[in-house]
Amino acid sequence: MFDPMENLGPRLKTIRLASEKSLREVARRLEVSPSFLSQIENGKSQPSVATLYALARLLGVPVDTLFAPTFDGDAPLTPVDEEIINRSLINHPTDAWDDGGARVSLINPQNRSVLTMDTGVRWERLAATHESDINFMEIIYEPGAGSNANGELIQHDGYEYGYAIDGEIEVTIGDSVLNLSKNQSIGFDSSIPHRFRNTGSVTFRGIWFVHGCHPAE
Amino acid sequence: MFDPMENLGPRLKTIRLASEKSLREVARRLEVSPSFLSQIENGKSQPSVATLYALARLLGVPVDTLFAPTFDGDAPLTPVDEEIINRSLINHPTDAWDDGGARVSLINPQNRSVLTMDTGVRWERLAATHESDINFMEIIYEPGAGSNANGELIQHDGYEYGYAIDGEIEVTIGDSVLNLSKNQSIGFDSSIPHRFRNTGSVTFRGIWFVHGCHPAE
DNA sequence: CGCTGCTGTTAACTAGTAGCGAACACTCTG
DNA sequence: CAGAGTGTTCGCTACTAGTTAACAGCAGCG
Repeated sequence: MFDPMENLGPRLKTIRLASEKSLREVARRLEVSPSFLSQIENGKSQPSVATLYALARLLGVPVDTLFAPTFDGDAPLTPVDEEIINRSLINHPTDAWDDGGARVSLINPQNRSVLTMDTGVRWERLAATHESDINFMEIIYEPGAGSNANGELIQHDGYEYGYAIDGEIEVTIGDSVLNLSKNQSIGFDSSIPHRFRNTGSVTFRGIWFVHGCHPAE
Repeated sequence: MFDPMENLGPRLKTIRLASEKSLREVARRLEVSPSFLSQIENGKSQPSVATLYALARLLGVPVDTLFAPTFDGDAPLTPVDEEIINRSLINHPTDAWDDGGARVSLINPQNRSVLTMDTGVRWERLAATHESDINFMEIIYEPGAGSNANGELIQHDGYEYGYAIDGEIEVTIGDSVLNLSKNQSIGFDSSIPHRFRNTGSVTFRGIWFVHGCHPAE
């Protein structure tokens, strides 16, 4: 039997820290004393349902996230919509609004589905969506990493959009080689052969949006 | 302000009845007295977090379901206000920019098309695209700014995705109010009435993606 | 150096409530 | 009629959710 309470505190703490809020700030907006919040986070006390709900709301996570049984230390969390119990039991109208149900999804950095390649490239999904031809993600290229190990260009259906949050990346599209650096953005037709490579010395992070790429591979 | 507790009891009851379990049976498996369960269902008492979790587990619903704001007894999803529905698609960026026609576009921050509203909101287009139903932009909300001066909700076709680069913004979608803060991301069906408001004290910046919003009906 | 203001943590306390058992009213079956 | 099911209410208590106050640590500032 697994105890839903034992991880609740630490998890709340991780989430709060990830959103860069101070304990006192959260406590104030929650109208709860900072000390009590600390006790909750350290498992020395437990919140009431109302408080827990307000807390989840404030941190922007669905309540279920806080209970998810698969959580070990700092490992990435399995995303909400993939771990939920058999919800098919009931189909309430409310299901449409459920965070897992894909009409609305708000995702915390530590709750993202992550795809890690051995080439120093990571994709983290930024929204659960039921639109199959949409991919909204944060992409991370370590220095030296490239979208394709052997440097080939790739092409696929659809259109691609990107915004550089941090670092710089070399973008090859067709015959042109561009440099996408912090705060710059790009959009291009993905049917043009293209490739990315981090030729710099800092990690590149960008928000990426791929649209119309029919998942075949 | 909406009280998550007031509907919790009745909702639990409806769900239990739907799954054709007797109150005593649930109570027994929950290791709780039937009387207490009855009190919970009638709003005369409130469960602890652990009990609530176990209860949700037993009934096979995600905990969030029990809080979902739009639940009106057995009635179908509460329809949106007529007035809101009737409001035409005002103030949405898709209307604002015309097509660049390029197959590839890389844009510098200082070269972006900018749309400034008097309400402290700015949209900066991040890519010229010939896809008419796509808008890729950086949105900036000054403290106090809202997507709509008078605070109305808007809705339109399509899907919307966002990533918070800096600051925090209050997102109202349907009846839920979420907080999108730094590094969090969101995706939702734009046909649900929604609104953004920067209730904090720092400027909010985010990468936004609106897709499938057919301009100018 | 101390002062101010921030961070999170802990101890001692208390008002409130989570949860209990027992008795209740009701319906259906035999 | 008894008996076994349903859900509900009353009165109680053991416990805990949440409080205030004091704590230690860290950064900036004159």
